[in-house]
Amino acid sequence: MPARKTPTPRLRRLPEAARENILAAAERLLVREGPLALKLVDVAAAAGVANATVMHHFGSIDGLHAALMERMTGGLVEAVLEAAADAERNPGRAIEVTVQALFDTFEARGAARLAAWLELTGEWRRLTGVREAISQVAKRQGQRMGLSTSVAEELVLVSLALAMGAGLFGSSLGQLMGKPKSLVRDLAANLLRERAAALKAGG
Amino acid sequence: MPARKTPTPRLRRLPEAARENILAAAERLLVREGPLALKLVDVAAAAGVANATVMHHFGSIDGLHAALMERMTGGLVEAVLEAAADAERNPGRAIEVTVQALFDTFEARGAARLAAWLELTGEWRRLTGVREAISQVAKRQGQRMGLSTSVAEELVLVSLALAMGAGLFGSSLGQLMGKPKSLVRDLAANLLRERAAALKAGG
DNA sequence: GATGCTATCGAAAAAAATGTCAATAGGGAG
DNA sequence: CTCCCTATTGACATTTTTTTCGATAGCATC
Repeated sequence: MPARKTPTPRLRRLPEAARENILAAAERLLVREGPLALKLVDVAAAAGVANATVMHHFGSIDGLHAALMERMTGGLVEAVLEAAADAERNPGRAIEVTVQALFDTFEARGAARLAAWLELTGEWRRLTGVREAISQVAKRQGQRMGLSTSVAEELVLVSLALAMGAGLFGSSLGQLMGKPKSLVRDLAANLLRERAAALKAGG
Repeated sequence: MPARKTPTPRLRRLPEAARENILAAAERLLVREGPLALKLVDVAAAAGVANATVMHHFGSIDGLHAALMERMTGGLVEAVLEAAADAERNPGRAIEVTVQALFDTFEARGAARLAAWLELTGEWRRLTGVREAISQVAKRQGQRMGLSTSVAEELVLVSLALAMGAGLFGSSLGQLMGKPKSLVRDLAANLLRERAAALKAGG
């Protein structure tokens, strides 16, 4: 009698849940291991499904990539808008709150890595939502701080660049120099706070 | 009679020149198309040689990657040290010169992209030379500006993070917001100049 | 129960990328 | 001119990664 394989127990999810499960696993992989780890097999393994299942839900590895970018940029925009809203609810410490949230978003969650991936692979097309989010945040913060729209937008832009730089490289830079991982991030946050305070005071 | 292939004319280089040719092509590819474009076949095509030739000179695709990182980080360190030297020869505008050189290095030449690649793929081991370079620059600049070693090092670190962030994302951010490509970079440079000036004045 | 829909799976084909090899040819040394 | 060394190449082999396919199994509905 030929050996019969014991059938694998299957977990059947709703399509949405299945996609979500796979995307979450892919995101963890991307953030932890980098873009080169986004092999179909690895993603499937991390999600605990067969690779054919990934194909079924996303059509191809590129489809998975696209969906992942979408999901992550969506989360990023959401986080930033939320941070801005927080700041408005907390006017006294608005700068603190905003800067803190900005750096959290880009460092702790893999936003900086996502952004780097997008940049390196030239996929900035997907970021139309980001543009609106930036405008919106700049407008609100500008009003709150009594800045002109263009000055506020410039502040936001340079803050983004710094938050991305610190989020992406800060920890490694700190370690490289034998300093605490959080040093660069703290320095960057400080720099931003001072800049914002100076602008508010009337620079 | 079977069709006979006309033999391809061959260009025979010295080993060093051959490696250089291939590495230069690979660097162009990396900067223009991102890390995922660094396929053996594409690199070979870009360099105008057979892929077996690439294998001959670098042993494997990983060998090529390693050599490329080495080459690019070497160039990066060199550029930064040179900039620091420039600044010393030009004490009146030292801050200007240094900031300018820093941003040139990270934006125009693909240093920011290289750094992002290293970060995303977790290859920071290669950067021992970078550590020394940072220390050295911090020391010199600190002396020149009358700062303590640790304050100078912190300034350099946060400058690096900002230069990397601006170099990597600045142009795309600017375009995304419908502003000139150089806006973010200029803003970042300004921020640094002011910070440096404030420290020098006695922060 | 029985039936239909489809998410899931294993296995294997197909495609892509990397690595191997024997033969060729450029170019210097004798 | 002849010999030798090795950079270079085309063609092929191997490995890795993606895609396809038929069969299976949850789950809802009847």
